[in-house]
Amino acid sequence: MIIDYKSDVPIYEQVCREIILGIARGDLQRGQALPSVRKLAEEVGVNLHTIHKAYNQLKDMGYVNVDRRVGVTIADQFGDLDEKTKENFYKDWEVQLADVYNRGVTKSDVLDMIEKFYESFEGREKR
Amino acid sequence: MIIDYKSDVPIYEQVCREIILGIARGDLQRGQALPSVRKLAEEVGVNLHTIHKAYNQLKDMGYVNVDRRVGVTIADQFGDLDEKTKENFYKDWEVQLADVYNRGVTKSDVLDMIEKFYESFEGREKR
Amino acid sequence: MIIDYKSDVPIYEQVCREIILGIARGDLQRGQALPSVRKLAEEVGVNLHTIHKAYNQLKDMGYVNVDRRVGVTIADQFGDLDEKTKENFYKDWEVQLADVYNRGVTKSDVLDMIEKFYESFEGREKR
Amino acid sequence: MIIDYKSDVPIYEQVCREIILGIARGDLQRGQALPSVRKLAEEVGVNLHTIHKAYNQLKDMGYVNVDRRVGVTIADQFGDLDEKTKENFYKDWEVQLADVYNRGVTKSDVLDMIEKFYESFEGREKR
DNA sequence: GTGGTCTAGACCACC
DNA sequence: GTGGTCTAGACCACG
Repeated sequence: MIIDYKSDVPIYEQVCREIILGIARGDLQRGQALPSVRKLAEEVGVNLHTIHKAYNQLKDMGYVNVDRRVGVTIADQFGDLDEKTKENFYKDWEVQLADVYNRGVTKSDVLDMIEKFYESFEGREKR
Repeated sequence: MIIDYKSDVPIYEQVCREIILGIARGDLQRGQALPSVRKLAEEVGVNLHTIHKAYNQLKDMGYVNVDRRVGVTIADQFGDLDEKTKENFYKDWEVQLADVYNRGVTKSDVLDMIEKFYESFEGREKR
Repeated sequence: MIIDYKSDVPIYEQVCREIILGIARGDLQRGQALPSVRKLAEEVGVNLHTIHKAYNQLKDMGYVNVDRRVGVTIADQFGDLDEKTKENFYKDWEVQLADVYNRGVTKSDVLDMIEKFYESFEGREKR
Repeated sequence: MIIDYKSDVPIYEQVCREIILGIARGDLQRGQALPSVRKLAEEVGVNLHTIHKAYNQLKDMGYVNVDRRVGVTIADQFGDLDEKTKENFYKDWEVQLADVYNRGVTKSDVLDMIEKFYESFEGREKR
């Protein structure tokens, strides 16, 4: 797990992102156990609470289950995005696309990138 | 200008975004003067410092020129995104795409959205 | 017996609840023997201690008798709720009612639900 | 605000409950400002983080807005309970009702209590 | 062993 | 001033 400690993105948020990416890429499988809070905290070199917060956020997003017996595991199923959340995503992307558009990034650049990322996601067991 | 005060996105950042969107959509033209810090602050209902910070960030991004005599104006030319910044955008998008992919958004959903936004950007004077 | 391992409600507590529900519904009769700690632990797939704790709590609540010779049996009589415990229940419900009230659940919704549950409890031998 | 420090209910949870009750009773009005995290922490005599967690949970429930400019305020509108959450409430109540039913609380006792609480909630401006 | 809560104290960004 | 993040270290409940 790669963490940029001098980023303005909170560490717990970066941890979440890495796990979400790992899931999309198939590196992390449904039902798979994640390291314990303390283990990952040590591995990443941060405080226990920071990982705790990350796991908690992933729980709220429906990505992981927390079971006192076995720790934290990737959920078997995630549940589709509700419309409101999807709209929020799109709204954010609109601004970001506007920004890169203004500064010379063509539509085909963007489409190529989407294509590339979705390819790296496909090819694992479907939801 | 629409500001969401209960958003966790800083207000100055929201101001920037609105202006960037306005430029992409053609609502704001190159060379056009923006409201003075004071005026915009009053209009939006926020502190002077907040607008000042927004304008400053836009200057750093190359979007506006600040001239003490004529105030803040949209730049005539923006300068293409450097590779490093572009990579940062792509990296962010990768995580966000991973997230929506995990939660059931198909590639065609995303492509349609990109298409729609780029259409709303085209059809104004080119850079 | 249905246990939700990813719930934040302790497993022993869930076991208690299932048994209490079974009694109210008449599925479990007064004097009836419950499975041994060992058997139930195996059936539910949890640690011996967990079932032991559940049975112990039920004993403290007056729901079961524990006799080393004959195992655990449902008590013949439960004894009414003392005022203090009843007040605690009411206090909890007040908050929960406040919550659903705030979020649009009408009184008649609640009354219908109470009605329905009490119906599912009636129709068995009285205490 | 009354907090029971020796309760097994977490302090942050108790804080949430008090505020939810206050809203239902009309003691706290929509749009009203709540004490700052630090202020309330001092008032209640707990750590700043404990209150922070309480406010955060209320934010997730849609009860409050967090605005960096003015602190934390009661939301203007709460949004109705979704069906899934409502079912969870009912499921909990079923067990609790079973418990009090087993131990001699009659349906009319319960209905009276519901009636009494809903009366204490009504009589303020409607949602 | 696991996660959950709480404390104490620090620093930061935003306004 | 506000909330947000992070650290360090403690204690608890559950299994």
